[in-house]
Amino acid sequence: MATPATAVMWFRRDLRLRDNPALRAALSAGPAIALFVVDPALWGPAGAPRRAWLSRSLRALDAALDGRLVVRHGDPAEVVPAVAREAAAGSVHVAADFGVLGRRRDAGVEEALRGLDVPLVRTGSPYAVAPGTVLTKQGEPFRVFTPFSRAWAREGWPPPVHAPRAPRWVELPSDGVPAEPELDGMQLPEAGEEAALARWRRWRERGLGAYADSRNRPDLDGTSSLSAHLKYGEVHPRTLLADLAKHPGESADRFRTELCWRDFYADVLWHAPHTARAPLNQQVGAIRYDTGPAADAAFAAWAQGRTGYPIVDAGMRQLRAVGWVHNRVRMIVASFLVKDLHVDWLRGARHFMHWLRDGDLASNNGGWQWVAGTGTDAAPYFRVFNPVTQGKSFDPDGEYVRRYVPELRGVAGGAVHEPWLLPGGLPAGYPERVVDHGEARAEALRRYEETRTGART
DNA sequence: GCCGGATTGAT
DNA sequence: TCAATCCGG
Repeated sequence: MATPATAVMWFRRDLRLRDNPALRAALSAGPAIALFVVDPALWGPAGAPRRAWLSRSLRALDAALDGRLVVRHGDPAEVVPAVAREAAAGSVHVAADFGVLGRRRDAGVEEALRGLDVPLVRTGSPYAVAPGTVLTKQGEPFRVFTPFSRAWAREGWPPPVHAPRAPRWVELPSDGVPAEPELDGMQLPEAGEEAALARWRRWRERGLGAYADSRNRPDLDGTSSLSAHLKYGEVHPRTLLADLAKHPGESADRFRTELCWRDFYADVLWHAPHTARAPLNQQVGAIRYDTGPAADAAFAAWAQGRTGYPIVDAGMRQLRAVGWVHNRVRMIVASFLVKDLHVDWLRGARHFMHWLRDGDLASNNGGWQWVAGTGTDAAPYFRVFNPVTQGKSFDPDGEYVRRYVPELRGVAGGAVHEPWLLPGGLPAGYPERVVDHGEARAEALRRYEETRTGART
């Protein structure tokens, strides 16, 4: 009888050893090679924050594997079959990728492996419920979140899986984990599975109970901050959902809903991959956006956090300082770019993808299109966020603004949200408002009205 | 074809 | 209150 074939576990966005069905499948098939392929097509476009996170997460995974992670550089369609041949593997195991590029890449790898008579085995996905699974009674994809979330909860998800007790690993030469890029002062939290689980444990004990109330407060540690850990699969949402079931209550329901949003936007992108660059709602997407030097200057002011609106500037500076922004503030700054500065949402979405450590195409585009009114909301065009009232409501004492906007640190309390009203005038170095919100809002509503009537005024 | 309902808003 | 569409059962 022949010796059992080895199996390749090809890690991608699932950089963990616990609750990993694909890993379990690989280790059940035979002694396994832990492989990660640094694909120039993904590494190239990623900004420094995500490259740094990936590099650190790979280092953590390699340590958890006692240095047996095999890192190779190149096109997966060439590298994966080469490793399979090198290891005389009988199968290659992955978690299914439902992304726009990932599914095309996997089809290519599958085809190349077919020449070696080696199957690409997909087990599980990065989601509680895989994209394409939840459908309406007519068999169509959902276009509205709430009915999706009900069907999603009915569909349900399996419990976490345990890895085999005594995993057997095969070692191969490795190119080594790619070097971290220069972060230029950006501070990232610790990456990797242990850090993800530690953060979850800590926040579950101290933060989850107040989540229903504090989740909208960027000045507090009110959210889980797990987005980057989820993006790289350092923890699976199924693990979190299983824990949430032990903490019944309104806060757990809210947090479960946020995990559902992640699945929903992945589902939307799966059914409509063109919305990676194009509006889901083409009629609203045809709105007039500003272009040219004035729009470029407005965009630059926004990107640098120098719009003169404190909550907007704090958000944009938080992005550059830590590669992450509280979701309430993401909505505020996105609304400001699209509806106050009249700049195309796609420009803002790309800026976010460059700087976010958790940059995920489906969630990012879903959020931006929602704000722009081109997404999955039904009647959104008249909804324009007021940066002052939003700031006063969700950063009532101004602590969030002062944390990220040093020029305003001398201003006490909520007055920081309207520095133009200060008796002593604008604090030194803080910019004048680039637009008048009232006028900009009226202009946005005029343009949205045009998209409804087809009129040009 | 009818009807309940819609994440996070603003004046 | 506004002003409003269109999803999904």
